[in-house]
Amino acid sequence: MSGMADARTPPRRRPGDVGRGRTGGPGSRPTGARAEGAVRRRASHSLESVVSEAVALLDEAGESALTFRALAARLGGGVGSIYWYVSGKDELVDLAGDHVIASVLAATEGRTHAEDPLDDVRALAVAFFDAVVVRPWLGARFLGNTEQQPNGMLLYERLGQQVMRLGLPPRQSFEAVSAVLGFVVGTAADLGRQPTSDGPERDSGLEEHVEHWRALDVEQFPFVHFVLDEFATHDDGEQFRAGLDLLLSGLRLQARG
Amino acid sequence: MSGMADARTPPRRRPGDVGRGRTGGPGSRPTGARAEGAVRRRASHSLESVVSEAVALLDEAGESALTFRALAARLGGGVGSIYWYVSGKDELVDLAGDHVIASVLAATEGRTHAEDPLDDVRALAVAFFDAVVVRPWLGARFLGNTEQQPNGMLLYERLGQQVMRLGLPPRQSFEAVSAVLGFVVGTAADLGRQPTSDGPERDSGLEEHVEHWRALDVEQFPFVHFVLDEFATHDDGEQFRAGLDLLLSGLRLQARG
DNA sequence: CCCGGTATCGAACGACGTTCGGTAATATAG
DNA sequence: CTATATTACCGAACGTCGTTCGATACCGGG
Repeated sequence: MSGMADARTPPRRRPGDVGRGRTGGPGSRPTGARAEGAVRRRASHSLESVVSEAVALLDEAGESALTFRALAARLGGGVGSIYWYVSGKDELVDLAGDHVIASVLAATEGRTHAEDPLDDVRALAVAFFDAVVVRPWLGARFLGNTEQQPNGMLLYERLGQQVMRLGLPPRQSFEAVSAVLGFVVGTAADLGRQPTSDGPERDSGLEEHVEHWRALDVEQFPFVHFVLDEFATHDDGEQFRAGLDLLLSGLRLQARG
Repeated sequence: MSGMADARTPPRRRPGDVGRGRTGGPGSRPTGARAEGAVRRRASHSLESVVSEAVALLDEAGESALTFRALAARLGGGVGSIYWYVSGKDELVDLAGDHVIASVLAATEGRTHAEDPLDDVRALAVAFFDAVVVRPWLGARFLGNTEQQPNGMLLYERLGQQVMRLGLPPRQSFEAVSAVLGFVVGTAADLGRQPTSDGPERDSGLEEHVEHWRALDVEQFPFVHFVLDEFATHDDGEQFRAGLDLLLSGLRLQARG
Protein backbone atom coordinates (compact mmCIF):
# COMPACT_ATOMS: atom_id res chain seq x y z
CA MET A 1 0.00 0.00 0.00
CA SER A 2 2.86 2.36 0.49
CA GLY A 3 6.54 2.67 1.15
CA MET A 4 8.45 1.90 -1.98
CA ALA A 5 6.64 2.07 -5.21
CA ASP A 6 7.27 -1.08 -7.10
CA ALA A 7 7.88 -4.77 -7.32
CA ARG A 8 7.85 -7.23 -4.46
CA THR A 9 11.44 -8.06 -3.66
CA PRO A 10 11.68 -11.07 -1.40
CA PRO A 11 13.65 -10.73 1.82
CA ARG A 12 17.16 -11.92 2.17
CA ARG A 13 16.29 -15.47 2.95
CA ARG A 14 14.17 -17.67 5.11
CA PRO A 15 15.58 -19.69 8.05
CA GLY A 16 14.52 -23.20 7.15
CA ASP A 17 11.98 -23.61 4.49
CA VAL A 18 9.00 -24.14 6.65
CA GLY A 19 8.69 -23.78 10.38
CA ARG A 20 10.95 -22.28 12.96
CA GLY A 21 13.76 -19.91 12.19
CA ARG A 22 15.93 -21.10 15.00
CA THR A 23 14.93 -24.67 15.31
CA GLY A 24 16.37 -26.09 18.45
CA GLY A 25 19.76 -24.64 18.72
CA PRO A 26 21.45 -23.93 22.03
CA GLY A 27 19.66 -21.27 24.00
CA SER A 28 16.59 -21.55 21.88
CA ARG A 29 13.84 -19.94 23.90
CA PRO A 30 10.08 -19.71 23.51
CA THR A 31 8.37 -16.75 21.92
CA GLY A 32 10.74 -13.85 22.19
CA ALA A 33 10.98 -13.84 25.97
CA ARG A 34 13.11 -11.20 27.63
CA ALA A 35 16.57 -11.75 29.07
CA GLU A 36 16.73 -14.75 31.31
CA GLY A 37 19.36 -13.48 33.67
CA ALA A 38 21.63 -10.69 32.76
CA VAL A 39 22.89 -12.14 29.53
CA ARG A 40 21.39 -12.05 26.10
CA ARG A 41 20.17 -8.61 25.18
CA ARG A 42 18.63 -9.43 21.82
CA ALA A 43 15.32 -11.10 21.33
CA SER A 44 14.89 -14.35 19.52
CA HIS A 45 11.92 -15.16 17.35
CA SER A 46 10.55 -17.93 15.21
CA LEU A 47 8.15 -18.11 12.30
CA GLU A 48 5.67 -19.83 14.56
CA SER A 49 5.76 -17.20 17.25
CA VAL A 50 5.53 -14.41 14.70
CA VAL A 51 2.48 -15.91 13.05
CA SER A 52 0.68 -16.92 16.20
CA GLU A 53 1.22 -13.53 17.81
CA ALA A 54 -0.10 -11.96 14.64
CA VAL A 55 -3.22 -14.10 14.90
CA ALA A 56 -3.60 -13.13 18.54
CA LEU A 57 -3.32 -9.47 17.67
CA LEU A 58 -5.90 -9.81 14.92
CA ASP A 59 -8.29 -11.76 17.10
CA GLU A 60 -7.98 -9.40 20.03
CA ALA A 61 -8.36 -6.09 18.32
CA GLY A 62 -9.16 -6.53 14.68
CA GLU A 63 -7.37 -5.98 11.43
CA SER A 64 -6.20 -2.46 12.17
CA ALA A 65 -4.37 -3.65 15.27
CA LEU A 66 -1.92 -5.74 13.31
CA THR A 67 0.99 -3.42 12.73
CA PHE A 68 4.62 -4.30 12.48
CA ARG A 69 5.38 -2.01 15.36
CA ALA A 70 2.74 -3.55 17.62
CA LEU A 71 3.79 -7.03 16.63
CA ALA A 72 7.44 -6.28 17.26
CA ALA A 73 6.64 -4.87 20.69
CA ARG A 74 4.64 -7.98 21.49
CA LEU A 75 7.51 -10.17 20.46
CA GLY A 76 9.92 -8.06 22.48
CA GLY A 77 12.02 -7.24 19.46
CA GLY A 78 12.51 -4.73 16.72
CA VAL A 79 10.41 -4.00 13.66
CA GLY A 80 12.97 -5.07 11.13
CA SER A 81 13.34 -8.55 12.56
CA ILE A 82 9.92 -9.59 11.37
CA TYR A 83 11.09 -9.23 7.80
CA TRP A 84 13.47 -12.06 8.38
CA TYR A 85 10.51 -14.40 8.57
CA VAL A 86 7.96 -12.86 6.24
CA SER A 87 8.37 -10.83 3.09
CA GLY A 88 5.77 -8.25 4.03
CA LYS A 89 2.35 -7.70 5.46
CA ASP A 90 0.51 -9.59 2.75
CA GLU A 91 2.43 -12.73 3.45
CA LEU A 92 2.02 -12.24 7.17
CA VAL A 93 -1.75 -12.06 6.92
CA ASP A 94 -1.80 -14.99 4.52
CA LEU A 95 0.17 -17.06 6.99
CA ALA A 96 -2.12 -15.98 9.81
CA GLY A 97 -5.13 -17.09 7.80
CA ASP A 98 -3.54 -20.37 6.93
CA HIS A 99 -2.72 -20.87 10.58
CA VAL A 100 -6.40 -20.57 11.50
CA ILE A 101 -7.49 -22.91 8.73
CA ALA A 102 -4.97 -25.41 9.95
CA SER A 103 -6.68 -25.41 13.33
CA VAL A 104 -10.02 -25.98 11.67
CA LEU A 105 -8.62 -28.92 9.77
CA ALA A 106 -7.05 -30.33 12.90
CA ALA A 107 -10.32 -30.02 14.80
CA THR A 108 -12.29 -31.87 12.15
CA GLU A 109 -9.71 -34.46 11.35
CA GLY A 110 -10.37 -38.08 12.04
CA ARG A 111 -14.10 -37.68 12.26
CA THR A 112 -15.39 -40.95 10.93
CA HIS A 113 -17.23 -40.45 7.71
CA ALA A 114 -20.96 -40.36 8.11
CA GLU A 115 -23.12 -42.55 5.96
CA ASP A 116 -24.42 -39.52 4.14
CA PRO A 117 -21.62 -37.62 2.39
CA LEU A 118 -23.57 -34.41 2.76
CA ASP A 119 -23.47 -34.75 6.53
CA ASP A 120 -19.71 -34.64 6.28
CA VAL A 121 -19.85 -31.67 3.98
CA ARG A 122 -22.12 -29.91 6.43
CA ALA A 123 -19.90 -30.63 9.40
CA LEU A 124 -16.85 -29.31 7.59
CA ALA A 125 -18.71 -26.24 6.40
CA VAL A 126 -20.05 -25.46 9.85
CA ALA A 127 -16.63 -25.81 11.44
CA PHE A 128 -15.13 -23.49 8.88
CA PHE A 129 -17.97 -21.04 9.29
CA ASP A 130 -17.52 -20.93 13.05
CA ALA A 131 -13.87 -20.10 12.61
CA VAL A 132 -14.48 -17.32 10.14
CA VAL A 133 -17.51 -15.72 11.71
CA VAL A 134 -15.51 -14.60 14.72
CA ARG A 135 -12.68 -13.37 12.52
CA PRO A 136 -13.79 -10.67 10.10
CA TRP A 137 -10.21 -10.23 9.02
CA LEU A 138 -10.10 -13.80 7.78
CA GLY A 139 -13.20 -13.52 5.67
CA ALA A 140 -12.23 -10.26 4.11
CA ARG A 141 -8.75 -11.43 3.26
CA PHE A 142 -9.45 -14.99 2.30
CA LEU A 143 -12.04 -14.34 -0.30
CA GLY A 144 -10.23 -15.23 -3.46
CA ASN A 145 -7.24 -16.70 -1.69
CA THR A 146 -8.84 -19.73 -0.17
CA GLU A 147 -7.56 -22.14 -2.72
CA GLN A 148 -4.08 -20.74 -2.81
CA GLN A 149 -2.78 -21.37 0.67
CA PRO A 150 -1.62 -24.87 1.55
CA ASN A 151 -4.22 -25.45 4.23
CA GLY A 152 -6.91 -23.75 2.21
CA MET A 153 -6.06 -26.26 -0.46
CA LEU A 154 -6.40 -29.08 2.01
CA LEU A 155 -9.78 -27.83 3.12
CA TYR A 156 -10.86 -27.65 -0.49
CA GLU A 157 -9.73 -31.19 -1.05
CA ARG A 158 -11.43 -32.53 2.07
CA LEU A 159 -14.69 -30.94 1.05
CA GLY A 160 -14.26 -32.25 -2.46
CA GLN A 161 -13.66 -35.80 -1.38
CA GLN A 162 -17.04 -35.86 0.31
CA VAL A 163 -18.75 -34.37 -2.71
CA MET A 164 -17.09 -37.00 -4.90
CA ARG A 165 -19.03 -39.64 -3.02
CA LEU A 166 -22.18 -38.26 -4.55
CA GLY A 167 -21.06 -39.60 -7.90
CA LEU A 168 -21.58 -36.41 -9.83
CA PRO A 169 -19.53 -35.64 -12.95
CA PRO A 170 -16.43 -33.47 -12.52
CA ARG A 171 -18.02 -30.25 -13.65
CA GLN A 172 -20.87 -30.45 -11.20
CA SER A 173 -18.59 -31.59 -8.42
CA PHE A 174 -16.34 -28.64 -9.02
CA GLU A 175 -19.24 -26.24 -9.05
CA ALA A 176 -20.70 -27.74 -5.90
CA VAL A 177 -17.55 -27.39 -3.84
CA SER A 178 -16.95 -23.86 -5.06
CA ALA A 179 -20.53 -22.96 -4.23
CA VAL A 180 -20.30 -24.32 -0.71
CA LEU A 181 -17.01 -22.58 -0.02
CA GLY A 182 -18.23 -19.32 -1.47
CA PHE A 183 -21.38 -19.50 0.58
CA VAL A 184 -19.55 -20.27 3.79
CA VAL A 185 -16.98 -17.54 3.49
CA GLY A 186 -19.44 -15.01 2.13
CA THR A 187 -22.04 -15.60 4.78
CA ALA A 188 -19.51 -15.75 7.58
CA ALA A 189 -17.96 -12.47 6.55
CA ASP A 190 -21.41 -11.01 6.13
CA LEU A 191 -22.55 -11.96 9.60
CA GLY A 192 -19.36 -11.58 11.58
CA ARG A 193 -19.82 -8.08 12.83
CA GLN A 194 -20.71 -8.31 16.49
CA PRO A 195 -18.53 -5.96 18.53
CA THR A 196 -18.39 -8.78 21.06
CA SER A 197 -19.38 -6.38 23.78
CA ASP A 198 -20.32 -8.76 26.55
CA GLY A 199 -20.94 -6.22 29.24
CA PRO A 200 -24.34 -5.39 30.64
CA GLU A 201 -25.36 -4.02 27.27
CA ARG A 202 -24.76 -6.72 24.75
CA ASP A 203 -27.16 -5.50 22.12
CA SER A 204 -24.07 -5.13 19.95
CA GLY A 205 -25.99 -2.49 18.07
CA LEU A 206 -28.60 -4.94 16.92
CA GLU A 207 -31.52 -3.20 18.56
CA GLU A 208 -30.37 0.02 17.05
CA HIS A 209 -30.42 -1.76 13.73
CA VAL A 210 -33.89 -3.11 14.32
CA GLU A 211 -35.14 0.35 15.18
CA HIS A 212 -33.74 1.66 11.95
CA TRP A 213 -35.57 -1.03 10.04
CA ARG A 214 -38.80 -0.46 11.89
CA ALA A 215 -38.70 3.21 11.03
CA LEU A 216 -38.84 2.44 7.33
CA ASP A 217 -42.07 3.03 5.47
CA VAL A 218 -44.24 -0.08 5.59
CA GLU A 219 -45.63 0.36 2.11
CA GLN A 220 -42.26 0.87 0.54
CA PHE A 221 -40.61 -1.92 2.50
CA PRO A 222 -43.19 -4.63 2.99
CA PHE A 223 -40.64 -7.42 3.10
CA VAL A 224 -38.49 -5.74 5.70
CA HIS A 225 -41.47 -5.49 7.99
CA PHE A 226 -42.52 -9.02 7.15
CA VAL A 227 -39.25 -10.39 8.50
CA LEU A 228 -38.52 -7.76 11.13
CA ASP A 229 -39.21 -10.01 14.10
CA GLU A 230 -37.08 -12.74 12.63
CA PHE A 231 -34.25 -10.33 12.15
CA ALA A 232 -34.56 -9.11 15.70
CA THR A 233 -34.40 -12.58 17.18
CA HIS A 234 -32.20 -14.40 14.72
CA ASP A 235 -29.09 -16.34 15.58
CA ASP A 236 -26.21 -16.11 13.14
CA GLY A 237 -25.29 -19.76 13.34
CA GLU A 238 -28.86 -20.90 12.78
CA GLN A 239 -29.27 -18.54 9.90
CA PHE A 240 -26.13 -19.87 8.29
CA ARG A 241 -27.10 -23.49 8.73
CA ALA A 242 -30.54 -22.82 7.27
CA GLY A 243 -28.97 -21.34 4.15
CA LEU A 244 -26.44 -24.13 3.95
CA ASP A 245 -29.22 -26.69 4.11
CA LEU A 246 -30.96 -25.01 1.20
CA LEU A 247 -27.78 -25.31 -0.80
CA LEU A 248 -27.18 -28.92 0.21
CA SER A 249 -30.74 -30.01 -0.49
CA GLY A 250 -30.37 -28.50 -3.94
CA LEU A 251 -27.18 -30.47 -4.32
CA ARG A 252 -28.86 -33.68 -3.21
CA LEU A 253 -31.60 -33.11 -5.71
CA GLN A 254 -28.99 -32.80 -8.43
CA ALA A 255 -27.22 -35.94 -7.28
CA ARG A 256 -30.41 -37.91 -7.63
CA GLY A 257 -31.53 -36.36 -10.88
CA MET B 1 -6.68 3.42 9.53
CA SER B 2 -4.37 6.06 10.93
CA GLY B 3 -3.98 9.72 11.64
CA MET B 4 -5.74 10.67 14.80
CA ALA B 5 -6.40 7.94 17.25
CA ASP B 6 -9.95 8.18 18.38
CA ALA B 7 -13.61 8.84 17.78
CA ARG B 8 -15.14 9.74 14.47
CA THR B 9 -15.87 13.43 14.56
CA PRO B 10 -18.11 14.41 11.71
CA PRO B 11 -16.94 17.19 9.43
CA ARG B 12 -18.16 20.71 9.75
CA ARG B 13 -21.30 20.21 7.77
CA ARG B 14 -22.74 18.93 4.55
CA PRO B 15 -23.90 21.23 1.76
CA GLY B 16 -27.43 20.08 1.22
CA ASP B 17 -28.49 16.89 2.78
CA VAL B 18 -28.14 14.72 -0.20
CA GLY B 19 -26.66 15.55 -3.57
CA ARG B 20 -24.62 18.45 -4.81
CA GLY B 21 -22.79 20.85 -2.57
CA ARG B 22 -23.14 23.76 -4.90
CA THR B 23 -26.38 22.97 -6.55
CA GLY B 24 -26.87 25.22 -9.49
CA GLY B 25 -25.48 28.55 -8.51
CA PRO B 26 -24.04 30.93 -11.02
CA GLY B 27 -20.84 29.68 -12.44
CA SER B 28 -21.59 26.16 -11.36
CA ARG B 29 -19.37 23.97 -13.45
CA PRO B 30 -19.13 20.26 -14.08
CA THR B 31 -16.75 18.09 -12.16
CA GLY B 32 -13.95 20.34 -11.04
CA ALA B 33 -12.80 21.48 -14.47
CA ARG B 34 -9.88 23.86 -14.60
CA ALA B 35 -10.22 27.61 -15.15
CA GLU B 36 -12.49 28.49 -18.00
CA GLY B 37 -10.82 31.68 -19.02
CA ALA B 38 -8.59 33.51 -16.68
CA VAL B 39 -10.99 33.86 -13.83
CA ARG B 40 -11.74 31.52 -10.96
CA ARG B 41 -8.69 29.96 -9.53
CA ARG B 42 -10.37 27.67 -7.05
CA ALA B 43 -11.98 24.40 -7.98
CA SER B 44 -15.59 23.62 -7.31
CA HIS B 45 -16.84 20.20 -6.40
CA SER B 46 -20.02 18.36 -5.59
CA LEU B 47 -20.85 15.24 -3.65
CA GLU B 48 -21.79 13.56 -6.89
CA SER B 49 -18.54 14.32 -8.63
CA VAL B 50 -16.53 13.30 -5.58
CA VAL B 51 -18.28 9.95 -5.34
CA SER B 52 -18.30 9.14 -9.02
CA GLU B 53 -14.64 10.02 -9.42
CA ALA B 54 -13.91 7.82 -6.44
CA VAL B 55 -15.74 4.97 -8.13
CA ALA B 56 -13.81 5.60 -11.33
CA LEU B 57 -10.54 5.53 -9.45
CA LEU B 58 -11.47 2.29 -7.73
CA ASP B 59 -12.62 0.66 -10.94
CA GLU B 60 -9.58 1.72 -12.90
CA ALA B 61 -6.85 0.77 -10.53
CA GLY B 62 -8.24 -1.02 -7.52
CA GLU B 63 -8.66 -0.26 -3.87
CA SER B 64 -5.14 0.97 -3.28
CA ALA B 65 -5.56 3.64 -5.95
CA LEU B 66 -8.25 5.47 -4.04
CA THR B 67 -6.22 8.09 -2.24
CA PHE B 68 -7.37 11.47 -1.07
CA ARG B 69 -4.44 12.99 -2.87
CA ALA B 70 -5.16 11.15 -6.11
CA LEU B 71 -8.84 11.95 -5.85
CA ALA B 72 -8.13 15.61 -5.20
CA ALA B 73 -5.81 15.76 -8.19
CA ARG B 74 -8.48 14.17 -10.34
CA LEU B 75 -11.00 16.71 -9.17
CA GLY B 76 -8.54 19.49 -9.78
CA GLY B 77 -8.67 20.64 -6.20
CA GLY B 78 -7.00 20.28 -2.85
CA VAL B 79 -7.03 17.38 -0.44
CA GLY B 80 -8.87 19.16 2.30
CA SER B 81 -11.84 20.01 0.14
CA ILE B 82 -13.02 16.42 0.00
CA TYR B 83 -13.69 16.51 3.71
CA TRP B 84 -16.39 19.07 3.09
CA TYR B 85 -18.45 16.34 1.45
CA VAL B 86 -17.47 13.19 3.30
CA SER B 87 -16.40 12.62 6.86
CA GLY B 88 -13.54 10.32 5.97
CA LYS B 89 -12.45 7.42 3.84
CA ASP B 90 -14.90 4.95 5.30
CA GLU B 91 -17.84 7.09 4.35
CA LEU B 92 -16.33 7.72 0.93
CA VAL B 93 -16.04 4.03 0.16
CA ASP B 94 -19.50 3.40 1.55
CA LEU B 95 -20.92 6.05 -0.73
CA ALA B 96 -18.99 4.62 -3.66
CA GLY B 97 -20.46 1.20 -2.98
CA ASP B 98 -23.93 2.55 -2.63
CA HIS B 99 -23.43 4.40 -5.89
CA VAL B 100 -22.70 1.13 -7.70
CA ILE B 101 -25.64 -0.65 -6.12
CA ALA B 102 -27.86 2.19 -7.21
CA SER B 103 -26.82 1.54 -10.79
CA VAL B 104 -27.61 -2.14 -10.39
CA LEU B 105 -31.04 -1.27 -9.09
CA ALA B 106 -31.63 1.17 -11.91
CA ALA B 107 -30.60 -1.39 -14.49
CA THR B 108 -32.98 -4.02 -13.16
CA GLU B 109 -35.85 -1.70 -12.41
CA GLY B 110 -39.07 -2.00 -14.28
CA ARG B 111 -38.42 -5.55 -15.39
CA THR B 112 -41.88 -7.05 -15.49
CA HIS B 113 -42.21 -9.76 -12.92
CA ALA B 114 -41.79 -13.19 -14.34
CA GLU B 115 -44.35 -15.85 -13.61
CA ASP B 116 -41.88 -17.68 -11.47
CA PRO B 117 -40.68 -15.58 -8.52
CA LEU B 118 -37.40 -17.44 -8.51
CA ASP B 119 -36.68 -16.23 -12.01
CA ASP B 120 -36.86 -12.71 -10.69
CA VAL B 121 -34.64 -13.60 -7.78
CA ARG B 122 -32.15 -15.13 -10.16
CA ALA B 123 -32.14 -12.11 -12.46
CA LEU B 124 -31.54 -9.76 -9.56
CA ALA B 125 -28.85 -11.97 -8.11
CA VAL B 126 -27.04 -12.27 -11.43
CA ALA B 127 -27.13 -8.54 -12.01
CA PHE B 128 -25.71 -7.91 -8.58
CA PHE B 129 -23.08 -10.58 -9.06
CA ASP B 130 -21.96 -9.07 -12.35
CA ALA B 131 -21.51 -5.72 -10.68
CA VAL B 132 -19.50 -7.10 -7.78
CA VAL B 133 -17.33 -9.59 -9.63
CA VAL B 134 -15.55 -6.85 -11.52
CA ARG B 135 -15.15 -4.80 -8.36
CA PRO B 136 -13.18 -6.62 -5.68
CA TRP B 137 -13.26 -3.50 -3.57
CA LEU B 138 -17.04 -3.66 -3.42
CA GLY B 139 -17.17 -7.24 -2.28
CA ALA B 140 -14.56 -6.87 0.38
CA ARG B 141 -16.09 -3.73 1.78
CA PHE B 142 -19.73 -4.58 1.45
CA LEU B 143 -19.67 -7.82 3.31
CA GLY B 144 -21.53 -6.96 6.44
CA ASN B 145 -22.61 -3.55 5.27
CA THR B 146 -24.99 -4.57 2.56
CA GLU B 147 -28.10 -4.03 4.58
CA GLN B 148 -26.95 -0.77 6.05
CA GLN B 149 -26.66 1.49 3.06
CA PRO B 150 -29.82 2.95 1.58
CA ASN B 151 -29.50 1.25 -1.77
CA GLY B 152 -28.29 -1.96 -0.20
CA MET B 153 -31.51 -1.85 1.77
CA LEU B 154 -33.49 -1.39 -1.40
CA LEU B 155 -31.78 -4.33 -3.02
CA TYR B 156 -32.56 -6.43 0.02
CA GLU B 157 -36.18 -5.39 -0.16
CA ARG B 158 -36.48 -6.07 -3.87
CA LEU B 159 -35.07 -9.54 -3.41
CA GLY B 160 -37.34 -10.10 -0.45
CA GLN B 161 -40.47 -9.12 -2.29
CA GLN B 162 -39.87 -11.86 -4.81
CA VAL B 163 -39.20 -14.41 -2.12
CA MET B 164 -42.42 -13.38 -0.39
CA ARG B 165 -44.32 -14.60 -3.41
CA LEU B 166 -43.25 -18.12 -2.52
CA GLY B 167 -45.56 -17.96 0.47
CA LEU B 168 -43.01 -19.10 3.02
CA PRO B 169 -43.27 -18.06 6.67
CA PRO B 170 -41.24 -15.03 7.78
CA ARG B 171 -38.37 -16.99 9.28
CA GLN B 172 -37.71 -19.00 6.17
CA SER B 173 -38.16 -15.98 3.94
CA PHE B 174 -35.62 -14.09 6.00
CA GLU B 175 -33.18 -16.94 5.87
CA ALA B 176 -33.63 -17.38 2.14
CA VAL B 177 -32.89 -13.77 1.27
CA SER B 178 -29.89 -13.66 3.56
CA ALA B 179 -28.59 -16.86 2.04
CA VAL B 180 -28.92 -15.59 -1.50
CA LEU B 181 -27.24 -12.30 -0.70
CA GLY B 182 -24.45 -13.97 1.22
CA PHE B 183 -23.87 -16.39 -1.60
CA VAL B 184 -23.82 -13.68 -4.24
CA VAL B 185 -21.44 -11.38 -2.46
CA GLY B 186 -19.26 -14.19 -1.19
CA THR B 187 -18.90 -15.91 -4.51
CA ALA B 188 -18.42 -12.67 -6.40
CA ALA B 189 -15.67 -11.56 -4.08
CA ASP B 190 -14.18 -15.03 -4.27
CA LEU B 191 -14.04 -15.09 -8.04
CA GLY B 192 -13.31 -11.49 -8.82
CA ARG B 193 -9.58 -11.69 -9.03
CA GLN B 194 -8.72 -11.48 -12.69
CA PRO B 195 -5.93 -8.93 -13.14
CA THR B 196 -7.84 -7.82 -16.25
CA SER B 197 -4.68 -8.11 -18.27
CA ASP B 198 -6.05 -8.05 -21.79
CA GLY B 199 -2.77 -8.02 -23.59
CA PRO B 200 -1.41 -10.89 -25.66
CA GLU B 201 -1.11 -12.94 -22.49
CA ARG B 202 -4.48 -13.00 -20.89
CA ASP B 203 -4.00 -16.11 -18.84
CA SER B 204 -4.43 -13.84 -15.86
CA GLY B 205 -2.30 -16.28 -13.98
CA LEU B 206 -4.83 -19.04 -14.37
CA GLU B 207 -2.56 -21.42 -16.19
CA GLU B 208 0.04 -20.84 -13.55
CA HIS B 209 -2.60 -21.80 -11.05
CA VAL B 210 -3.52 -24.90 -12.98
CA GLU B 211 0.10 -25.96 -13.10
CA HIS B 212 0.35 -25.59 -9.38
CA TRP B 213 -2.68 -27.81 -8.94
CA ARG B 214 -1.42 -30.37 -11.38
CA ALA B 215 1.83 -30.62 -9.50
CA LEU B 216 0.06 -31.82 -6.37
CA ASP B 217 0.27 -35.45 -5.40
CA VAL B 218 -2.54 -37.41 -7.03
CA GLU B 219 -3.06 -39.75 -4.11
CA GLN B 220 -3.20 -37.00 -1.59
CA PHE B 221 -5.40 -34.76 -3.72
CA PRO B 222 -7.71 -37.01 -5.69
CA PHE B 223 -10.49 -34.46 -5.86
CA VAL B 224 -8.26 -31.71 -7.15
CA HIS B 225 -7.18 -33.92 -10.00
CA PHE B 226 -10.74 -35.05 -10.57
CA VAL B 227 -11.87 -31.48 -11.27
CA LEU B 228 -8.64 -30.11 -12.70
CA ASP B 229 -9.90 -29.84 -16.26
CA GLU B 230 -13.07 -28.15 -15.11
CA PHE B 231 -11.05 -25.66 -13.16
CA ALA B 232 -8.85 -24.95 -16.14
CA THR B 233 -11.76 -24.26 -18.47
CA HIS B 234 -14.34 -22.81 -16.13
CA ASP B 235 -16.15 -19.53 -16.59
CA ASP B 236 -16.76 -17.49 -13.48
CA GLY B 237 -20.26 -16.45 -14.45
CA GLU B 238 -21.30 -19.99 -15.27
CA GLN B 239 -19.84 -21.29 -12.07
CA PHE B 240 -21.76 -18.71 -10.10
CA ARG B 241 -25.06 -19.41 -11.82
CA ALA B 242 -24.63 -23.14 -11.28
CA GLY B 243 -24.20 -22.59 -7.55
CA LEU B 244 -27.07 -20.14 -7.46
CA ASP B 245 -29.32 -22.68 -9.13
CA LEU B 246 -28.43 -25.22 -6.47
CA LEU B 247 -29.47 -22.75 -3.82
CA LEU B 248 -32.66 -21.79 -5.62
CA SER B 249 -33.70 -25.35 -6.30
CA GLY B 250 -33.27 -26.03 -2.61
CA LEU B 251 -35.45 -23.04 -1.93
CA ARG B 252 -38.10 -24.24 -4.35
CA LEU B 253 -38.12 -27.59 -2.66
CA GLN B 254 -38.73 -25.89 0.64
CA ALA B 255 -41.53 -23.76 -0.80
CA ARG B 256 -43.36 -26.88 -1.93
CA GLY B 257 -42.63 -28.58 1.35
C1' DC C 1 -19.01 48.73 0.22
C1' DC C 2 -18.43 45.47 3.64
C1' DC C 3 -19.63 41.27 6.02
C1' DG C 4 -20.70 36.59 7.31
C1' DG C 5 -21.64 32.14 5.79
C1' DT C 6 -19.95 28.77 2.41
C1' DA C 7 -16.47 26.31 0.20
C1' DT C 8 -11.60 25.48 -0.95
C1' DC C 9 -6.85 25.06 -0.12
C1' DG C 10 -2.36 22.90 1.23
C1' DA C 11 1.18 22.67 4.87
C1' DA C 12 1.78 19.91 8.72
C1' DC C 13 1.11 15.80 11.88
C1' DG C 14 1.31 11.16 13.35
C1' DA C 15 1.01 6.32 12.04
C1' DC C 16 1.92 3.13 8.82
C1' DG C 17 4.85 -0.46 5.71
C1' DT C 18 9.24 -1.02 4.24
C1' DT C 19 14.43 -0.46 3.65
C1' DC C 20 19.10 -0.64 5.00
C1' DG C 21 23.51 -0.26 7.16
C1' DG C 22 25.11 -1.91 11.23
C1' DT C 23 25.81 -5.28 14.97
C1' DA C 24 25.29 -9.06 18.25
C1' DA C 25 25.15 -14.03 18.60
C1' DT C 26 26.49 -18.23 16.96
C1' DA C 27 28.77 -21.74 13.97
C1' DT C 28 32.79 -23.14 11.69
C1' DA C 29 37.66 -23.20 10.46
C1' DG C 30 42.35 -22.96 11.36
C1' DC D 1 41.73 -20.37 21.63
C1' DT D 2 41.38 -17.04 17.97
C1' DA D 3 39.71 -15.65 13.46
C1' DT D 4 36.21 -15.55 10.23
C1' DA D 5 31.63 -16.37 8.11
C1' DT D 6 26.91 -16.90 8.70
C1' DT D 7 22.71 -16.11 10.83
C1' DA D 8 19.49 -13.34 13.12
C1' DC D 9 18.25 -9.11 14.96
C1' DC D 10 17.89 -4.05 15.49
C1' DG D 11 15.92 0.66 14.89
C1' DA D 12 16.57 5.16 12.54
C1' DA D 13 15.00 6.90 8.38
C1' DC D 14 12.11 7.29 4.10
C1' DG D 15 7.97 7.98 1.53
C1' DT D 16 2.94 7.58 1.56
C1' DC D 17 -1.17 7.57 3.72
C1' DG D 18 -5.62 9.65 6.24
C1' DT D 19 -6.71 13.52 8.66
C1' DT D 20 -6.60 18.32 10.83
C1' DC D 21 -6.64 23.18 10.83
C1' DG D 22 -5.90 27.99 10.11
C1' DA D 23 -5.95 30.79 6.20
C1' DT D 24 -8.32 32.46 2.32
C1' DA D 25 -11.20 32.91 -1.64
C1' DC D 26 -15.95 33.26 -3.26
C1' DC D 27 -20.64 35.04 -2.99
C1' DG D 28 -25.15 36.97 -1.90
C1' DG D 29 -27.54 40.30 1.01
C1' DG D 30 -27.24 44.37 3.85
